[in-house]
Amino acid sequence: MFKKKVIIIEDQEDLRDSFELIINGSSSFFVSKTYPDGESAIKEITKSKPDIAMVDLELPGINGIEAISQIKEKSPKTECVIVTVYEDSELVFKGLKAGASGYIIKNANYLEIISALEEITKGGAPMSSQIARMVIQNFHVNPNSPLSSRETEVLKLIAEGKSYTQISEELFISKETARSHIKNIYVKLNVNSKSEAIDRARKDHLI
Amino acid sequence: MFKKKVIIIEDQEDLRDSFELIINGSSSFFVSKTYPDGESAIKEITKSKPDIAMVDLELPGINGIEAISQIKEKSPKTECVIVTVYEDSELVFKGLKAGASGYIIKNANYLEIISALEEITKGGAPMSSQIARMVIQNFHVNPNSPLSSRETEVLKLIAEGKSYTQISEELFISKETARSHIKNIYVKLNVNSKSEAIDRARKDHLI
DNA sequence: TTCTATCTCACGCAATATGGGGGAAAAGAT
DNA sequence: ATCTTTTCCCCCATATTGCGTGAGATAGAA
Repeated sequence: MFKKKVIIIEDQEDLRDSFELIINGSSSFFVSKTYPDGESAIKEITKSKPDIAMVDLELPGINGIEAISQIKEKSPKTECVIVTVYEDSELVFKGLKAGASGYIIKNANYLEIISALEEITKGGAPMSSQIARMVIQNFHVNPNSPLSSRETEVLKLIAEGKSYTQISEELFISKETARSHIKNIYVKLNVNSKSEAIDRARKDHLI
Repeated sequence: MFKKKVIIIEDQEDLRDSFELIINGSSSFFVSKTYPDGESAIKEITKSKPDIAMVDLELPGINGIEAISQIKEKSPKTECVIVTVYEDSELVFKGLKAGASGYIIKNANYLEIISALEEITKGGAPMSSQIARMVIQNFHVNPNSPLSSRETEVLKLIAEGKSYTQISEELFISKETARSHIKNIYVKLNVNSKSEAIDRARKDHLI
């Protein structure tokens, strides 16, 4: 069984070295090369084609998100793991959208790092507890929604870009009823257009 | 330190019993009661207020998704874990939306079950490898999008319910240019309205 | 170099959608 | 008995939409 090829993109030399030591000490992975920035890694990515790239988010030059986008574009089979201290949800989601398959925090210990890499090769998605919870919560619908269930249904259709007429057809109600619901939604959410309503719905997880 | 109160909702008697044994054998959790269906559990939920509910998806009467919705409504602090054989993404996402905080598969072993419960109490979100990967992939943007980057920007704004005018203002282009982009998007996606474009965008993960 | 894709902008047109205002009736919950 | 929810109706002025057609500039690919 072959060892999986790993690259590390990390600007802090000490971290780069310790990750390298840890990974090279494992029986399933080896570090083929480390890079202090995204540009130098991307330049070689089509030739190196690593199985896994561990990417820091705070990088000189292009940031980690952008680096992952380019890695996935040039070498789609390379699985990217974000390694960072940041745990704010915006950054997490941007990273995942860019194509990251996992997300571990920098102070992870030896075992956590190796098991994350193993998780990746098994087709999993390693995430720290907080990250996993963040991702899950992103799915949860706000239980304190001010909207009635019918209004929520209507709001969902608004978020799908449906017109008054389309909404009324899908819910088997008259166009005027759809309009009524929408008016009430606007009042409750304190907005006065579809796009504002969608904004609120997304931000407050109303749908 | 108090043991956390767990309830089990599972129609198969053997599984119910073996989960109960496993959990009662742990030092941090105890099973206060088990239920063969959702209705009987929900009837008592406001009084029992368990810390954790393990819920099967295939239940006689109301299904697990609906059961979770009602549990979270009546006892929001109860953390729900879905326990099932199903692993199709639609069901996973419905469960998460309904308020589940974790998702484990039925053939999980002793350790996996206990560590899932511990993960939950730590504020994490236990998921099997496949589930985690599924959730992560849900974030990934299709790299084979037929749209140009500008068109993708426009499509995002369409999905936010923005009008031609609003889009042109946000992108600092003329209204006519926005219209041009939208026309091209429609041709490429083979649709002819905003709502259809949003449908495609969501289904094909174009945004 | 030629061709293609992309991004930008323009005008006209008919049909539809939108947001605001008003009102009302029935069912159910609290 | 009041409030909420759900259903439905009218009027109105303005904005939006989708379609057709056309075109200039730039940049990259064949």
